[in-house]
Amino acid sequence: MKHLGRGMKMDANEERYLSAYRMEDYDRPSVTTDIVAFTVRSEEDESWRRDSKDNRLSVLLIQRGEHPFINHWAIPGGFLRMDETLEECALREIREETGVNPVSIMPAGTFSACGRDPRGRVISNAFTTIISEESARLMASDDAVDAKWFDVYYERNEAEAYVLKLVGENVTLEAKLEAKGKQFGRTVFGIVDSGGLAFDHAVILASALETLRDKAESFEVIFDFLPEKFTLTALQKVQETILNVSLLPANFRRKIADYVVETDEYTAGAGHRPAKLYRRKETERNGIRKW
Amino acid sequence: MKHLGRGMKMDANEERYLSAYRMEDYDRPSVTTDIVAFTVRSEEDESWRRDSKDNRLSVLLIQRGEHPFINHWAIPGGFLRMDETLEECALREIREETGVNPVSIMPAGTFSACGRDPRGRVISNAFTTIISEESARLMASDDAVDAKWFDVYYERNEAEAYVLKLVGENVTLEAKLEAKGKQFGRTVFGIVDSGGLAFDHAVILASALETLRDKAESFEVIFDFLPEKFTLTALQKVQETILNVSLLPANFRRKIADYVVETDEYTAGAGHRPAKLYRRKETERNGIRKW
DNA sequence: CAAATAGTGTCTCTAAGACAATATCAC
DNA sequence: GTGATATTGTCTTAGAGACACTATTTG
Repeated sequence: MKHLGRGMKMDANEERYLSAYRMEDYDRPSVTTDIVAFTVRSEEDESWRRDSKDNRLSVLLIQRGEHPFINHWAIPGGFLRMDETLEECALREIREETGVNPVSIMPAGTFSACGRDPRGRVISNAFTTIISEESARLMASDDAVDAKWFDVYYERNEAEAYVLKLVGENVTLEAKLEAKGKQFGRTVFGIVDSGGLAFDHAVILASALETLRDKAESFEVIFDFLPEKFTLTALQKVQETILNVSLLPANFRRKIADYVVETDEYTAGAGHRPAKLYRRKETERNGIRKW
Repeated sequence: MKHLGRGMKMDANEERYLSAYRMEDYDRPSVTTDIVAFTVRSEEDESWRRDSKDNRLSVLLIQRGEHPFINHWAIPGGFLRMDETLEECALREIREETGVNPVSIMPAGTFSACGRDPRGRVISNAFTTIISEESARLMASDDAVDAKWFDVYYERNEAEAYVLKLVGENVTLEAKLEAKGKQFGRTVFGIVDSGGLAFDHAVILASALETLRDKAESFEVIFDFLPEKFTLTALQKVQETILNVSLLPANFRRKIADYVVETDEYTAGAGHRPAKLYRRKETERNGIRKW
C-alpha cells in the first residue's frame, strides 16, 4: 500500500490499527461518474460557395437498457471501480459506452441528494467533456454504439425558470428547471419536470451546460471542438454556438490573438478568399493535461 | 422512497428489480468531506489612532487524535452519513469539530487518488468555507475545541514549485507542492513534501486556497469574512490579504460600488474621519443561499 | 466582374490603474 | 492645528464593441 505525503514512518501502533480497520463496518454510498459529452455539429449543407452556416451544440445521451429508469434517456456514466480515480472512471465510461477518447474532461459538480437514485444512496460526480466534430461523426456512424446526439436548446423564461430542450433524431425531450439560487457563480438547479430524463440528469445537464458556457467564454474549451488546425472563423462559430451570441469578426480576432499561432497552411477551393489555418498556442495558463 | 424527476410511475418490473437490488453486492469506496475553513485576522495592535494594520489569512486545522496519521495536523472533515448530502456533511463536521456555523460553503474539488488513505479507498469531497473574524475569535477562546488557526503564507518559487507555510502558535508546518499542470483554470497539485500534514491534505489546502483567491478576486467571498455592516476600508483589506496585493482606495471603491449599499451609520472614536458603514447588496448574481 | 468569405483599421466607450486633492474626526 | 484615515475627482491607458473598408479566391 502506498501512502501519499507521509512525513513519518508508520509505527507499530498504526500497523495494528490499520490491520484491524474494516471499511465494511461502516455505511458507504455508491459512487458514480456521469460524463456530459458535448460537440458542435455544423450543418451538412454543402452547397457551393457557402460554408456551413448554422452550428448546433449537441449532447450525448444513451437510452437505458436496464432498471431503474429503463428506456429513459440518460447521461453516460457508471460506478467507480476500486482501482481508478474519478477522472479515470469518467474516461473509461465514455470510452466504453461510445468508443470515443475525449481530449480532456472537467469537473461539473457533485450530486448527492438522498433520493436521487431509487437503488439507494448514490453520489454522482459529474464531468463535462468535449468531443470534436470528427470524432462525433465517426461515433454516430458506428451502429454498435447506442448513444445518440441530441441538439441542445437552452432557454430562460421570465421567472427563474429554465427550459432545456433536447432534440434527437426521433425524440425530443423537454426538461423544466428552476434556479434555487446562485452559490459562488454556480446556479443550483431544481427539477420541475424531468422531461423523461433518468434520475436527476436534467439538473446535471443544466449544470454541465453552465460550466461549458463559462469555460467557452474565456476560451478555455473552444479549441477541443475542432481539429488541431482550424480557421479563426470556425473557432468563432464554435464560441457563438455555445454562448448563443453573435460576434463581430474583427473583435473576436483581436481577443483570440493571444491564444493561437499561425501556421503556413490555408484552406482552398471554397469559392472565396482562403483562410489561414491556426493552431492553439500553449500558454502558461493552459498547461494542457491529457488524462 | 422518494424519486426525483420521474416522468413515469414505477412499474411492477422495476419494483421487482429494486427489491432484488443490493448495494452491498458491489464494491464501494468510503466518502468523506474535508472543510477548509479560512478567516482573516487583524493584528491586535490597538494603539491609538492606528487601525489594525496587518491582516493575516488563517486556516483551521485539527491535530488528529486517532490513527492513521495520529498527532498529525489535518483539515477538519469526516465520513458521509447515509441521510445527508455532501454539503450537509461538510457543515455538520465543521460544526461538530469547531462549534462554528459557517455562512456558506463552496466546493473545492474532489480527491480520489487510490493511495490517499491507508485505511482503503476513500474519496474526499473538499469544501472551502469562510469564518468571520468574530466567530473565529469566539472559537479560539473556547478550550473545548482542539482546532487551531494557522496563518497561511503561500509562495511560488521559480520552478513550478509552491511552498505552503502554515504558522500556528507553537508549530510551523511547511509543505512543498508541485504544479502538475493546469486543467481548466485549476492547478493540479502534487505533493513534494507534506510538511507533516495528514493524508494528501497539503494538496487539498493548496486547491482550496486557489479557489478562495479566484472567488475573492471577483468579490464573491470577501463579504463573509466581515460582520453584516462594514467599512469599505475593512473590505479592501480583506481582499488585499487574500490576494496578497496592495490596492488604491479610489479604485477599489469604484469597483466595489455595485456590490454594496450604504447605511446611515458611521464608525466613531477612531481619532480620524469616521467611515460610513456599508452592507452587502443582494444582486441577481448572488442569490445568497445559506445552507 | 460578382459573390462570398477573410482579414484590417479605427472610432468610441467603458473600466481599471495612478495620483492628486479634499474632508472630518480625536486629541 | 496635527496626525491619521475617509472619500472624491480626474488623467491616462487598455480593451471591448461597432462599423467601414480592403483582400483574395472561384466561377
